[in-house]
Amino acid sequence: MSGYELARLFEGTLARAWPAQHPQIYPALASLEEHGLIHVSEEGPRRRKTYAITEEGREEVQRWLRETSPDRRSRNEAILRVFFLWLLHADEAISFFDDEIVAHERKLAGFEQTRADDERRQHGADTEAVAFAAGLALEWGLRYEREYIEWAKWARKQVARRERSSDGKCPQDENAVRRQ
Amino acid sequence: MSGYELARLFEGTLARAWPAQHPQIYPALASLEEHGLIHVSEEGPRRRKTYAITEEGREEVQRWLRETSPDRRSRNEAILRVFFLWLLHADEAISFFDDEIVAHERKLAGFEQTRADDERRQHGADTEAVAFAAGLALEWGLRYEREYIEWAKWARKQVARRERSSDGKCPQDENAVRRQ
DNA sequence: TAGCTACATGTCTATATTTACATATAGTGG
DNA sequence: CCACTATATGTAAATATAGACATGTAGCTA
Repeated sequence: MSGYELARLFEGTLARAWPAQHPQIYPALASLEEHGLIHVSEEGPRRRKTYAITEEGREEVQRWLRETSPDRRSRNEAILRVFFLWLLHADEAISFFDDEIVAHERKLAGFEQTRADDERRQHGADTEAVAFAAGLALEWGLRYEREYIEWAKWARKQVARRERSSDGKCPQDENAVRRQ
Repeated sequence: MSGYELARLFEGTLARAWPAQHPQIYPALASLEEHGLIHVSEEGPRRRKTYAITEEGREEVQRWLRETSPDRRSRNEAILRVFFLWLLHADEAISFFDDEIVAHERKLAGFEQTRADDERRQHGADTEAVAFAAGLALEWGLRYEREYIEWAKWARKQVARRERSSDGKCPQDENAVRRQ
């Protein structure tokens, strides 16, 4: 693939796993080529360079998979925000969750579209294994988005219920009292 | 809180949302203090400095919550690896998922412990809102881990089924054929 | 053929983050 | 009272990442 194609792949399929943009991709391709892990397999119009993996590159990927364990840390700014939600009024917290629901329903729809496209596509013996692995990752994306939406709806309800039970006394009011 | 306490908080409760370690935390505290968003509220043994948020700091957090939207990009190295799993033998792919299942079951158990501790704890009116918000985030952690484990078990089964149906012909063999 | 859009590739600067290095002390158990 | 552990705070260097800037072309349509 070319840098441009990779950038689009990262924007689409790989977005949930590893977001990377073109200012990272082009230097990375140069460095990989320098180390002999990829090579320019084709040059096209508009200075387009298509890269292909080398045998060493393929071995390096396998070494990475076999000899290192995944970094399981994860970052989720939306969840970080939830820790501070008590600094807002209940109605603001509710609209935070509404925004999350909308955004993730959109992502989910995108993944569902991808899956529908994938199912229609025919694979030869050579790409079938690749498509199979990508399908496993896609399934994770679908489940993640569905679960996130369920959670956000649940959380929204919790906030609304809490607001009703405290009878108009919103988190920030309590906070204002506490500060004195 | 002190830098040390914050580091432990990030290791525990905040780990799923925002992993940060002490070399980031100490300079960040210095910078926040410089900008008047926090101040040293107490000095203790071993050069311990306890910081507290200032009114400006609190306002800045609210501004962040109100005026910016969350960065919803996410990174998951394990899922990235799944895209390349077709480069391994089926039994290696299966043990990848086994490792994932074990690791995430451990994380899930940790979150469940946290929730059990939280439920036992009594909250005054001043910390109740904080605990409520943290509880929403914790619920996300629990759901995430449960869903991840379900997915990993499903994916493991898919790989095992595929291996049986291809009758010993593992992904790498196909690949070896393709390369010629 | 002019203008537009999508294609295509890069650099630069600032910031964020990780890993390794470096230091020191309070409290605890033997 | 000695050794150990957990507490506690930092810095330095390398790498990764984001956002802004910069450039140029192929192909299509009006």
